Amino acid sequence: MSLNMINSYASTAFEGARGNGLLGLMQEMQAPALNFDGISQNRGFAGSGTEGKLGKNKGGKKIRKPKYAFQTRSRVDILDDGYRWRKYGQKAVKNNKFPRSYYRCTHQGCNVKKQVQRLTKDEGVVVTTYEGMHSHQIEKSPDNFEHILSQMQIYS
DNA sequence: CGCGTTTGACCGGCGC
DNA sequence: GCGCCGGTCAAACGCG
Repeated sequence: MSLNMINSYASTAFEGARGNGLLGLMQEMQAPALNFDGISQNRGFAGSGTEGKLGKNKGGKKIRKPKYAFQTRSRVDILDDGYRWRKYGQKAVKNNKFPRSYYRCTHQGCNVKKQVQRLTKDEGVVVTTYEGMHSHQIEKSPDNFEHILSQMQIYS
């Protein structure tokens, strides 16, 4: 996938998002829970994955798995955030005519996962869910990154 | 020639 | 105990 594929605009409905660079936005993303209006068809956002099981852990230790979601408005679901992703699966979702794509960061030792889903209700809405944190640097040049940011128009 | 996508099969969990 | 469901693996193919 080429990085230039990003089309002209993408609007992010993310509260607290400012023109501070997407990096800062990523940091803001660490809020535990995000609120959506239309997305809750799954059994909640506590999913499976990297560390710990969902729900309760024996011993009374509750480990919640960080899972951060973005709702973006874009014509294309390929939203390049600066990392290299390798697709490892694609599954159809119930109540949704569009399939969901599963991606994984290809960097060594980086187990960050990401999944992209499009809403049936609004074709233009794309939900991107990140899981885990990157321990390495972005492969892309930040300049290009900012350019991408400029393409994203924040509205709230 | 290397890497990423594709697609069906497989697996584990949960519900009935 | 069985079947469904969501998620992941893995082989093959295509592209740069």
